[in-house]
Amino acid sequence: MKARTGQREFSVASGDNDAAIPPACTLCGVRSLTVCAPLDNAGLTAVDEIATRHTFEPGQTIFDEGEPSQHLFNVTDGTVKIYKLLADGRRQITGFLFSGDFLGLASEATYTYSAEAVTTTKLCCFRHGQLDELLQRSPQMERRLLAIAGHELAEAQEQMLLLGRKTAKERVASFLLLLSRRAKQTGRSEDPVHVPMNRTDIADYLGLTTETVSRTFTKLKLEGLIRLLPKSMVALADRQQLSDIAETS
Amino acid sequence: MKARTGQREFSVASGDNDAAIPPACTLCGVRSLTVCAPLDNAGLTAVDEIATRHTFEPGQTIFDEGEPSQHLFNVTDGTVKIYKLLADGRRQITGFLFSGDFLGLASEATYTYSAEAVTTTKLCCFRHGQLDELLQRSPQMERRLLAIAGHELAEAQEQMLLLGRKTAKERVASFLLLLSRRAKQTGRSEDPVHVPMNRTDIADYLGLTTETVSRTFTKLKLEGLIRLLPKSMVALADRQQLSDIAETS
DNA sequence: CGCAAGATTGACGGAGTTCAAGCCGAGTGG
DNA sequence: CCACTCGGCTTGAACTCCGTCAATCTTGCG
Repeated sequence: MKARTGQREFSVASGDNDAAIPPACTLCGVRSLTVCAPLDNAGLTAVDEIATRHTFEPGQTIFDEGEPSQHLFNVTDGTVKIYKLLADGRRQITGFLFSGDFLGLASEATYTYSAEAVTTTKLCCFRHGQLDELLQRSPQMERRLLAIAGHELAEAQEQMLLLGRKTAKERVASFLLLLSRRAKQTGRSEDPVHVPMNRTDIADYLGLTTETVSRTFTKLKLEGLIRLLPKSMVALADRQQLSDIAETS
Repeated sequence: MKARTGQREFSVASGDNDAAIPPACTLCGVRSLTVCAPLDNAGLTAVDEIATRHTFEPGQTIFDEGEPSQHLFNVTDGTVKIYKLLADGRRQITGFLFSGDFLGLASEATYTYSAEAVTTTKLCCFRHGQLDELLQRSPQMERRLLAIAGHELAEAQEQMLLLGRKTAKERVASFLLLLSRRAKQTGRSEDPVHVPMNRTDIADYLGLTTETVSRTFTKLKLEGLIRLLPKSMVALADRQQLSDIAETS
């Protein structure tokens, strides 16, 4: 169980393995957002030694529900979706992850959900045991992880409210505002907001069908609340009213 | 921020304050299930010194969303519901908590949801700062808390799948099996299972209306899958088929 | 330019909601 | 001991939002 530093043989699904790490964690653009935020130089070096970087292309599976959960991940670029399936194929996307998000927080022996790249995605990958050891030596990092878990729990509850009690229009408005908020957090455009996922993914996230999502977009457009731009961009023409719709009817 | 041991002035909402702690944590019946599980005697003593016990009657508020989150809790007896509201009164119950469950995991300055006693409930209460200090001295306890958070996250995702993609019948079947599983875990009857919450609470947990919940119970009864007994007990007459229904259509 | 995958739109149907009575059972008081 | 009451549960009937099925349109890309 000791961390053998320098060890780099590694394979996660079939992502590209660029074993050469040119600049190391000190240059990581999303560090301030991640679990690594509280680390000093020594800590970063330790992380750097156990981390490997992988790239996943759109649609590529990162892991599947039920698989042994050998790795944990940090999203350093791109968008990831996590989801659960029913036996007959019905799917619920339980979250979209963006730069800086932590992936794999579960503490079960096997993954309890599947993860797949939405856009080209870069991940920083840790073996479970090695990260555990690091956590034992860095209480701040563990504390940070606990805070992240708390945040995710709060977000999950917000999403339950959406799925259980909001109308289609409220769901779509909430979703667009969420995307905008996350874009801002990660330094991307918050107003003409980029919507990297397709209608099917949005539907499976919001507990709707693609048709309803599409109709709702159209309705919001006709009411002048949003504008659908090329390249999957959406302008939030009336942010205030969108907010009003999102929080309640 | 130092923990002043022995300090006991305390008030959480308006629960009874039985300041005299006769037996202390060593006699706590649910300890093995809680965040206190990994503690040795010294740790238990420390917990005992900062914990106060409170009792809440059915319907009594434990805390409200938006309030400063000064306390964290361990449920030692009874059932608690946590929920979020929309401005127009629509409610989503995001979870029911039973003996041994931890309440208040959020790490925000204010509670992000409300909590209310469903049955007569006993809570073990900690001031935020004091528990934090204890956690800093007990890495195992912090680790345990992280594991608990992970479990809750997995449960939340399961519930999102239910809310977003399951039919009314599947939701009710899932709910009964959940209650049964939790009853078993806490040493209560798992087959004629006690359903302590009313139809409105069940509806707000499952994203349905009371009428639909009632109709679905009736349907399951007519199909011979359950029997509705007096005193809010439900017999799971055909557990296998209930399971089949719960996991998918 | 032409194709294929995704997005939109339309028509229709159904699962679940809404509104409105009844029913049942536990607590209360005569 | 029993009628009364009140809240919660059940049942019925009509409606509605969203899902389903199917056709058309748009867009990105070779």
